[in-house]
Amino acid sequence: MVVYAGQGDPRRSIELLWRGSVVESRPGPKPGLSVDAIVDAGIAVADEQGIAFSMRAVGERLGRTAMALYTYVPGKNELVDLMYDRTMSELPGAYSLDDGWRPAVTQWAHDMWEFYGRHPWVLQVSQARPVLGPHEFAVIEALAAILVSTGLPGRQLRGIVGAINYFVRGAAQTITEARAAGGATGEADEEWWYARSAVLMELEPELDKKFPMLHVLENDREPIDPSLPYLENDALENFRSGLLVLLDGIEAAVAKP
Amino acid sequence: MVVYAGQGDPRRSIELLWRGSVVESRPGPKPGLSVDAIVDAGIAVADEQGIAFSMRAVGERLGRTAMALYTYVPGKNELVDLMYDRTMSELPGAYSLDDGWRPAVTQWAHDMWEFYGRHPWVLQVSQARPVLGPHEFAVIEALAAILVSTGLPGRQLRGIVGAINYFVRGAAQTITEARAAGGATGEADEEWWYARSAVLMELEPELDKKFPMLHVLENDREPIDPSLPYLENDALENFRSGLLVLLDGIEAAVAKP
DNA sequence: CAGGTTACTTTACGGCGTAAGGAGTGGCAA
DNA sequence: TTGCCACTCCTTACGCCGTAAAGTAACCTG
Repeated sequence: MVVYAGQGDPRRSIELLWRGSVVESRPGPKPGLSVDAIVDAGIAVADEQGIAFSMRAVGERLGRTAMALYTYVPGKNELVDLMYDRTMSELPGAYSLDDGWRPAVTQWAHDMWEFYGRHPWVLQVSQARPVLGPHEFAVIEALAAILVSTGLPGRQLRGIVGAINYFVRGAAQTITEARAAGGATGEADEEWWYARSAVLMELEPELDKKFPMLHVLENDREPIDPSLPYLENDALENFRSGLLVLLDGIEAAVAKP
Repeated sequence: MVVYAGQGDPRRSIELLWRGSVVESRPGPKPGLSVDAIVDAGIAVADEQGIAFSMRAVGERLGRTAMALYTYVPGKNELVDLMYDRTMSELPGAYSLDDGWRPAVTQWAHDMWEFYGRHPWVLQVSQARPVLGPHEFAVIEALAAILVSTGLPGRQLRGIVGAINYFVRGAAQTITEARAAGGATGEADEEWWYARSAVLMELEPELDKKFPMLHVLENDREPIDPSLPYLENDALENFRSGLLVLLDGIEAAVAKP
């Protein structure tokens, strides 16, 4: 299932995202934790365990119980919001337009691709949630800044920003899943994939005849980087060639009246 | 969190997906349920509650306990696999190429768009899982059949199929979320959205200055269909204009040497 | 008609997010 | 200096979840 980020109290979430924690002198024991520390711990845990991490696990990493976190953060949904935005701060806020928009968009897309590879759990946060945090804004702003330089109108740019964003996310998700597949069971992704397709071939030997066009799609394969596992090569190739098509589409839109 | 479909025993999953239930005369009480009935009930429950439906809810809809389902289906993951593939049977298996590939791809994309609107939970099943079931194959086969007619090589087609698929999924997810946003609390999506952006404007009044390019992106808006809610109009417009860019990109690839 | 297989139930376990209440800390007003 | 009380953090507990285990009753086959 999906964690819907942005489901908590909007005011509280947005305050946490934009204000940071305001430190005053206050009665009571000195806080041993902080929102920042909790968000960092959450990211570390999620990098290892995925979005299905538990509040207990985050607390444990900080030497506290799960309930201690609730002093700083309203709940798991809000924590995910904060983690989501925090990780995005790893990404550049602007790209050079010296060589035009095309290399800049390409760089943006590759940066996102690698980012998702570092933090696969980000892809498991609902991708349709509204943009909320400052770093998230900055990432989209960076892409928008590149594309505005094409001179296309807002109406078209919105579609293009969406298309690029969805495409990179989707492509990254295939490679993420390829890596994670064996994760739980410890199988390498190759083995896991072959186990499934072997069973499929056994049960449905005429598969190629039933879906001839899919068979055609399988032609013309050669690894980009032979040191990478098969599925990763595949995902990388699809990412690159799909991105080229998208960029050509933008170029066509720019060239038109 | 994400339900990873295809995490169960591969043989059992694939047998259920491709073989259907084999009926023999057997000792013991007559089965009151069937895999089909369970899958249908699961789809109905998921249409209402999303992917976070419970086995208890599915059982209840059939007048049984949750545990009764385990006689027919190995677990929730496998049930989701079956539900996923079953819903895909709603989609056409082939498209007319009389007017060329472009209208056919457009129709495919719109059919998918509406399909996701009917079954939003499908978008919450990990999008990167390997294709497993016959109807899922058929849907991709239909798209592949259209695109093979362009004469492009497999290498490029794989990227294109991926790009279209990711784009449609992503675009559909935004509208799905727009609809679901108020769902839990009963707010209309408009109100929910405005509540959030109002708080954001209050806390960060200089937002437009901080992210000027995003502000540019907001220009040039007019509703496609004024009877639709604001956010749905937005999503629909982005879907259509993004798709045009993608199609232009394919056209450019076809025109090239 | 017995035996064994099957459908389905009840009960239970270990996980989850988090509500409620209690213990101890330490700044500040009296 | 004292005592209040806001504060952090803990323990306990509740109601969910998926599903393992074991029991009950139905039915086909010998």
